[in-house]
Amino acid sequence: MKKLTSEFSKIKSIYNTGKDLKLSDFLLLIKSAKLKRFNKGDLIMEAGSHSKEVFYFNNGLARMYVIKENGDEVTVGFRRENQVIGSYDTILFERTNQVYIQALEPTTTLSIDYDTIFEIMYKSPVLMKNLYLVFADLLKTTITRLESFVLLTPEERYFDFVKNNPELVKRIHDKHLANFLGITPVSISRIKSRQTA
Amino acid sequence: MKKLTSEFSKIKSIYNTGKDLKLSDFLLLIKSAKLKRFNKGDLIMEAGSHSKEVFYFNNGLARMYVIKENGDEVTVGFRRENQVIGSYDTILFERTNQVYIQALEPTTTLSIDYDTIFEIMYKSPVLMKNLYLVFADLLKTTITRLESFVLLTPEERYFDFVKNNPELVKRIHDKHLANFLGITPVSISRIKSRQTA
DNA sequence: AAAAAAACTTAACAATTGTTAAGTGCTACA
DNA sequence: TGTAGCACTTAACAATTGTTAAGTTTTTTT
Repeated sequence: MKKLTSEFSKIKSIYNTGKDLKLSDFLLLIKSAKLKRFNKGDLIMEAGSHSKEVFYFNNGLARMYVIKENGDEVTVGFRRENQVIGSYDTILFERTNQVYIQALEPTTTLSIDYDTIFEIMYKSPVLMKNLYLVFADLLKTTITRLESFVLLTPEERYFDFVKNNPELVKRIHDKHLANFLGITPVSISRIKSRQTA
Repeated sequence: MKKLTSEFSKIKSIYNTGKDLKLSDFLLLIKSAKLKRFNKGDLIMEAGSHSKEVFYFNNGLARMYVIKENGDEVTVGFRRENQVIGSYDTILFERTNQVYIQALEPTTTLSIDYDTIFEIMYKSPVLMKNLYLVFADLLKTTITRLESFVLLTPEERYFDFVKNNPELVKRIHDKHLANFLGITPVSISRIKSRQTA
């Protein structure tokens, strides 16, 4: 029972549901929740899928990437411990998922199908409000990132990222950071050497 | 009464509320709705404001822009007839608005305070779902725009925009389009001349 | 511990963009 | 109608980035 309670509070914290989640609904969530472990390099999710699985990161780190028509991999985001990830394509756009999620460190996740979450949230305005807040927050992040592309040069974008994510920078490869910032690894190297000079 | 009914259906279409909006709530919305007219060049909203006014464009066209520290204006978006706009800063980020909205054509809007909208939506899960869908849609748009920055070169971004917004391109200045795409007006000129050559 | 693989740096060149400035053309207002 | 202002184009130059490739360092695997 102690374990259940701890899981309950974890679920609550994931979805910011406060005390508006009924125990019966919680049990429904828990019943469908899956604990998964991934090694470094493992794919957590692949393109082509229609899964609406939502992952909560207990620990670890992963990158999201897409593969362009020319075969290039482009990293489009990072997720680390205590963060949540799902496929925008399947959940929001209702189309085939195009994003790969790859563990960059040993990672454990707790996952629940989005439809299950939505079904439960949908019963209560308070829970719907919380789901809405999750999206509002995601929107914030996306707008902020977009602004960095519109307003900053590649070099400024790099320093901005390093300044705002000092701990994350240490855990990821320049290669992945580079195309997350829309530039090449070679260019990152040059930016760094220009700085020290 | 005919006028009220038409306003009612308009409000419904704005917020995709379907038939879940009660007449009493509708009256509350209508009571606070304001019709405004703007001439070309007029500011619809200014930086520094804390207003959570949400504008529906009956007709016309406007651009959103911010002013950078160095004084440069940067166009960050366009809105035209049948579209909705509000301040991300005040509504989402809960901070002072930094975005100017300027009419580029004679424009009429219908506006309602966001808190009023939320108050009414919040009563019903169905309405909350619809509000959530508005955000989901906004998120889609933002993600798509972000992808164009991450995956495309400035030149590709320009042609992509022209292809997807052929009618809008005719109504806006290259100058505004340029910094919306994160490039300079001079560069747009060159891209165009390269194409014809 | 050695070999292989991957990440990072550096260099050279081509291409694009930014910047500044001059010139052309259009629009709007007096 | 003509003048002023604004938008757009073109040109020249500097700076940055992309690309390719070679060399170095680090990490991983055998």
